[in-house]
Amino acid sequence: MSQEKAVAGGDDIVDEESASRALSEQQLVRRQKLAKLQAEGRDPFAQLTWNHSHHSADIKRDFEALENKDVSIAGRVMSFRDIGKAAFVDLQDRDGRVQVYLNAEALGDEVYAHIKTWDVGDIVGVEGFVFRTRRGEISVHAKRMVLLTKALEPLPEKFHGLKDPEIRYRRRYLDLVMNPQVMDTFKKRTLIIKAIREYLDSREYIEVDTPILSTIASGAAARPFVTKSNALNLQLYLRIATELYLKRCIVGGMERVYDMGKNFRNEGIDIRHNPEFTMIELYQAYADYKDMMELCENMVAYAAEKATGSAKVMYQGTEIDLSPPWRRLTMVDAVKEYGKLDFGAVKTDAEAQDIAKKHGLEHELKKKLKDCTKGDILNAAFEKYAEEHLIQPTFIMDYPADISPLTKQKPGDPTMTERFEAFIYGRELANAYSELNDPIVQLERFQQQSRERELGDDEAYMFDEDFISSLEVGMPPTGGMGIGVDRLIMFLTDAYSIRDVILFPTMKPV
RNA sequence: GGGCCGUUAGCUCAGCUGGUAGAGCAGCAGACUCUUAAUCUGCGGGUCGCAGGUUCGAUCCCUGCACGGCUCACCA
Repeated sequence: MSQEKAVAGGDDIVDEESASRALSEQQLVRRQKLAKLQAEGRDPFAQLTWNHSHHSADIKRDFEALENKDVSIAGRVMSFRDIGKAAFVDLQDRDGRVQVYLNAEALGDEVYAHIKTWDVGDIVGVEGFVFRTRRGEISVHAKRMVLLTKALEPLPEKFHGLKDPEIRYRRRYLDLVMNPQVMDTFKKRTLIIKAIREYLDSREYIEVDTPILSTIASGAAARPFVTKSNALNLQLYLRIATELYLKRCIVGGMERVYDMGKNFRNEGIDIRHNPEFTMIELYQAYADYKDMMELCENMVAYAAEKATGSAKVMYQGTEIDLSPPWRRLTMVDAVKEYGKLDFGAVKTDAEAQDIAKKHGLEHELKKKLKDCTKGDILNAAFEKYAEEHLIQPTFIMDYPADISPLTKQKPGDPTMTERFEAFIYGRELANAYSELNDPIVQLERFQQQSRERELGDDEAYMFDEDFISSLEVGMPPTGGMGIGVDRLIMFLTDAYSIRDVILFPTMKPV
């Protein structure tokens, strides 16, 4: 093989590996180059540190001040233009790219010859002075260049990049290297999460960690993941919500708490659902759902400004204005407006069932029609007629009590609750209540959920006896809210799929 | 779970109702001291996702499977 003649040494190692791993020609060439470097005592994997003084963005931003001054940079070789006794290298670091200029005169012929063992994808350190090329490109003229890590696999194509979604999600490191907008999205993700913490911390919220493992997965309607403790010989669930633990913190007197972290729901996977996802739940004593509405719109607008510089964002070609105040609409009014149905005039479940039949709502309902309450049917009508129209941020207020087992009833109407959901682009973003703190009513609601579980609804809320006990100790009137953090990040980064805002989304093994 | 689509070189993609595959980038050899999708000359690189079937012959047609994408359903 001609490459073996061209690059001496290390053939035994290469042959052994190729037998077990079926290396491509390009992988073999790079291993041979590595073996040569190691044989010469220049093993890139023996490098320990590199002191770098600047990142690529610093050099471009502060060019005036840095011109002709020495800098030390490091990064990945993204392209290599060898023109004989000189070469241009595009070096990529955390912030972007900067060009490096190498020539034999500055480096010496012997050192310059080392570039024969460099490839696109390698990680190098460069020391040199900052200058502008004749074509105007801000560059670093290398006086010293050290191979810090050898890439044994070639990078995807430099012009078209990496497109295959399967490789992008499975091998996110390649996606991050090749697609700058991916790096940008995940930097924004950090800014958004930081902004949320800042916003709450500055309002005297305490951030707490509640259990992920527990014997009861309650606080939401969802199927949990099941696991097992060897030490306790006990079946445990991964949490589906943090609600019941955070309310215990309120009972204990913390007054304002939140938990931002992963929840796990053993359900379908699509562009809006990943089995593990980030959720923030927050609870504020002596507040109600109207206070939560104000908190929601202000906090989201704050996060948007911190991450994107504006409260107006473009999402999939539509401008979304997150500036408060957001539109407020009751569920009954939303169904009246978009579905031309007046549930305010409906008195009985039977009347509602007639409407459901007339409007073909059976498909939207989980239960048999005769078991459906007016509340179930109102919710179905809302989902069918109204939800998709809620493009600009909208609070839908006052949900039926039947579908809100942890929520305080509306004064004067026990069939409805003080609950809202925030919708943007037709999708739910937040869910909030005036929290139910009456232990006797809460017990009845749990008992109702247990009956539904016995009837086969394995998403009905699990009964949590200690939570009832905590309410018996006394929870002050409290407003609480949950926000799907990944979904918020989707809006603020214009991401089509939730997989584009989760670094390592859940995938089947190949 | 249903439907549609995809899987060909390291990457991005071609491949004609069937005759065992091409391009660009990347790689290798050579030339070139201001290039930037560098350029020029030459060369190598394939289990056509996997398993069956039809056929003289399958990347191509059929069946099944795997993985992925979109979508509907389920689901916050």
